[in-house]
Amino acid sequence: MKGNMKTNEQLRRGSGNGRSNAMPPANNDITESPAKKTRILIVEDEPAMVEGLRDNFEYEGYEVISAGDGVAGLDRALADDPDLVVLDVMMPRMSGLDVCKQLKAKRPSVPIIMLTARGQEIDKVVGLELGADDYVTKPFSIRELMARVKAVLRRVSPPASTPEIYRFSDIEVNIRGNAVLRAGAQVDLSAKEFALLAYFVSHPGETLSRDRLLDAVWGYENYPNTRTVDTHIVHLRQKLEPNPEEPRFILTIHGSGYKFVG
Amino acid sequence: MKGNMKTNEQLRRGSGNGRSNAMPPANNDITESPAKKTRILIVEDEPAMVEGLRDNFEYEGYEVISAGDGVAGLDRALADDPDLVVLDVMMPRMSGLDVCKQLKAKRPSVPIIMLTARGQEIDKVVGLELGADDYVTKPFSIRELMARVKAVLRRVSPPASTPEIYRFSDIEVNIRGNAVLRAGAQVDLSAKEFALLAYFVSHPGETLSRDRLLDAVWGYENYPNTRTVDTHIVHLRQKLEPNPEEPRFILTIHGSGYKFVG
DNA sequence: CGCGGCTCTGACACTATTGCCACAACCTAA
DNA sequence: TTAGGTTGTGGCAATAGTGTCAGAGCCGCG
Repeated sequence: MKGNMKTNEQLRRGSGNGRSNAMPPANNDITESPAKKTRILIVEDEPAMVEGLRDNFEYEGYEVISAGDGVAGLDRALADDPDLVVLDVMMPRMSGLDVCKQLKAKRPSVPIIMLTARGQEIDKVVGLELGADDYVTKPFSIRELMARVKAVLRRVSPPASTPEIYRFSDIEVNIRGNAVLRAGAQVDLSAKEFALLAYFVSHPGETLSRDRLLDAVWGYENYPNTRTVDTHIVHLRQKLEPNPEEPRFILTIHGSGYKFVG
Repeated sequence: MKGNMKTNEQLRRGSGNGRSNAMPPANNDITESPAKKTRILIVEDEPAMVEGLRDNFEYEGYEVISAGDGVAGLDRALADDPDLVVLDVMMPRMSGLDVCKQLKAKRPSVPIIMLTARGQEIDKVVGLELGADDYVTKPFSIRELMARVKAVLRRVSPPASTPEIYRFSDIEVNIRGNAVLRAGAQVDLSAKEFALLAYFVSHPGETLSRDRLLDAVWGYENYPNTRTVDTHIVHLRQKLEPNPEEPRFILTIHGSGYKFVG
């Protein structure tokens, strides 16, 4: 049966336009440093299903790789280091359950979402015992799967180890609250400015090349011109430096990049 | 995002493989350490299911007792005084419905969550009419069950850790009472609006992405368009903000989401 | 049934943000 | 000191993200 997705979901994309809810590519988490595209591995033997999922995930800004059976899936998972695996339970060569078990044994940290057919109740529990992070029963709605994927990724990524608030001089950067105070007063930063600042303050004293900043803050997909970095640096300095002409926090390292000093 | 995904979850589980079914972090309530473990009674005839549930509940720190049929379940419930009962509907010797009815007659205060097979919609209603506090349809997600268990327990027991009432400006949000007062006057909010507001006020100062709000307030099953969030935000602002065009409580964080500030 | 509220959705207009460019100012190494 | 690469900046056009609204389903209630 190879679970069919609900039809209305299909429509959403077929119609070309319909970008009504195109969120920024899934990797909009400011907290994490490398804004590299999130890679999803789909292990599923039904090509139509793979294609459907691929379309949807790519539409949401994920990178997708796939494998058509359990053995291949396991190999792929070990070789290509995906950020999350969507794993069908029923597959040729090796059951999703076994793949899950073996994969979790070797890569305990990779999140796995299982696709199970209805009626496989026990499999579900077992699936979770085996280390899967969540599962969805076929036929499922793409939205539900997407929601669970996002939730799992969100749950997995912020390791809570990153300090909540950074302080230097009279400035306070609140990562979770997306807020910056300067001398107690709220400073308005745009999303990019904030992300850039967050990256700086979490790498104090380190000289960061423009390329590295682009990797970390902009991500690999849309890779703007390095001059863009400068522009944003300017804005940050204007908003944060006591004297923007003579920066004290975000220093220029001529020929190398920028360095933040607390 | 991949270097740091070694979560404490993985480390925490001592035994066996990594079972990453820890609850979503949404659950950031300050969990008080109970002197006595919360005791869950599972009444279910399928041993594999019992074991799956037992593992998961124990992993979450609950004490688990079980019974394999309705009669035994009722006895057990009366004898061992559990804090919550998870009750399958379909069982030998005595149906879960009867167990529920009889148990509620004798111990009105013990919370019961029913497990029903899909398609037993009627049973659901009946189950609730019979006095059950909640139900989950099989096949269900462990996580969903866990969430409901926690919700029911929270609802039933003195909440202590989570404030019951939040106040800001001239507004008062009574979580349990499902009521909002503004300048002393009752404000009518729809269910979704209230749930959204409740989530906001319990996460003050934190920037919440639309996805996160959807997870928390809408859940995974029906995952609407992100624009839906905006619509509800609008309604909330209209009902709560002194000047909805210039929000003071529910702020827009352009590119990131919304933030509630008390 | 029909009504009225609640949700969800897809337009649409509007605003904030971003990326990029040109040019000036600046550095550094011969 | 000078030439040649680097960086700072202001402004503009293109985009992405939001606010808003009207209308379609749904559902419960007479």
